[in-house]
Amino acid sequence: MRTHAETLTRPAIATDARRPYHHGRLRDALIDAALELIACDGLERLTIRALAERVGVSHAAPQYHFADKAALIVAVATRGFEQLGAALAEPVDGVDPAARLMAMGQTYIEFAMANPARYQLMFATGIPSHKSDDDAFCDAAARTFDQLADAIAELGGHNGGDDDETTTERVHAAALFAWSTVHGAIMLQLDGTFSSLQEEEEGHAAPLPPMEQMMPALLAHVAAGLGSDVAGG
Amino acid sequence: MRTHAETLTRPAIATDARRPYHHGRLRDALIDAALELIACDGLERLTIRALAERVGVSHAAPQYHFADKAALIVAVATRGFEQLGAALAEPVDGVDPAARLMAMGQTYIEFAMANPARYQLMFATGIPSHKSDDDAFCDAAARTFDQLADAIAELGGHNGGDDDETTTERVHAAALFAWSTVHGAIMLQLDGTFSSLQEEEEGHAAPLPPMEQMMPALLAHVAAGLGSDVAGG
DNA sequence: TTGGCAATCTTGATGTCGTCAAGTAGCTTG
DNA sequence: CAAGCTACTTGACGACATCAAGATTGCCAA
Repeated sequence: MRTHAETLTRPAIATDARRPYHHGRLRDALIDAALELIACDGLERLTIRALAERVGVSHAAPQYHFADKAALIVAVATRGFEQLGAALAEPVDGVDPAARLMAMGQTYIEFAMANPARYQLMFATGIPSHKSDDDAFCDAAARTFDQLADAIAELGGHNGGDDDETTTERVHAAALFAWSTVHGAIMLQLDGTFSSLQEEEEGHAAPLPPMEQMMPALLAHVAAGLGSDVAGG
Repeated sequence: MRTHAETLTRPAIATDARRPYHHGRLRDALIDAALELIACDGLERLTIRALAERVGVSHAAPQYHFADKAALIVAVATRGFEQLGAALAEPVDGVDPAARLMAMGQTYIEFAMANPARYQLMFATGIPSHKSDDDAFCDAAARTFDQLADAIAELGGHNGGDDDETTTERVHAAALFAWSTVHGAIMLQLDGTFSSLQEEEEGHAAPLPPMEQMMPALLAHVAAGLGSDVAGG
């Protein structure tokens, strides 16, 4: 392999004339640039041309690596799911399965709130078929879901063998429930709907507190919703 | 008021030369056209120019009624929330509060599945400030939330007076929980994430069933999550 | 009735965007 | 060293949102 250990970041070369004709790792560089760009300027500023300029290539260069903008978005979303999966996999040893699951929920929420544009991109609508047709994306999404399902399966006791079909179905349903609740609350926050509820009429007794303050109660409800089915069997 | 009862639909005049210079109700017509258009062609085809052509005005006419595209989207979303609120308000007499709440959930899900593009538009990201700055949108969204909160408050028994601050907060938290869960599941379905999970590796025991089949279990989890806090007080 | 004004709509232009087509540069293989 | 393929560039096109300036009409005061 060629020795360009510091080329991996391509620090200041960018528009420089010494820039080589062939980039070398343009595909990855575009994904990196997309993550940086949306973190700074938001999702609506994500433009193929802006990415090309940021990486230091012509506006049409990305076309060779991504069929269209939707494909690029799916690739960036895949990277996002991989990062999310890594965050969720961080060890939380020494706690019982229920606390482990709540910690996962906290980590998930923190990931979304720390990277709102990235989260929105991962769950962007308008390209559903592009997602389910992309193997890498399906793998990354499924891995995240499986992490959640595994954590929930642990709640039911670590019975080694009897994860028959019914148990699997119940775990999947419970995981979908937990994911949907947290995801839904995050989306209501990110899309502005929740903020709209806080602008209530003045006559109202208690306006809604910020989402952060409601998250503990939300997770408590999730725990209650899981308890009857998963823990009890 | 001027007598143009059949002008309300503007049936076939559209591009006709006899079309009057002043439309008369262009703003409402644009919103109607937007709802029709996205129902047919999806959200990505929603274009100011397409709306103008459909209504039979020039491409710049909508600018007088909507400052920009985001304002138009918020107006259409407001109409969507009003329709959703009307659907949720349909009487389900003769049933207990719990069944009433489950019926509301069913109605909500059916609304989203029957009008996916409309639902996506109502919860579109990328314009959060436009939403919370728009009074009509805030009203419509708050009304929907209040319908849900009222139905949940009924679960706690129809105690007339003791809805103190703590009770209100609990009801709000419970309503956010219920809404988040259903909304999250719908969004996972609409954005293609859920479909991606169904393309699991072959070695897996039970692939995920379609979302429709999982909805009853989801609502059951919601009911369980509500029970401990709301019913018990 | 009539002049004028403001609300409403049209035409034309601008800049940005995604995408396509054709050409070019530089590895890489023979 | 030549041929060919991959990766990139240049230039162009159509669609889009938005702006600017002009045209049309309803309405109200005189």
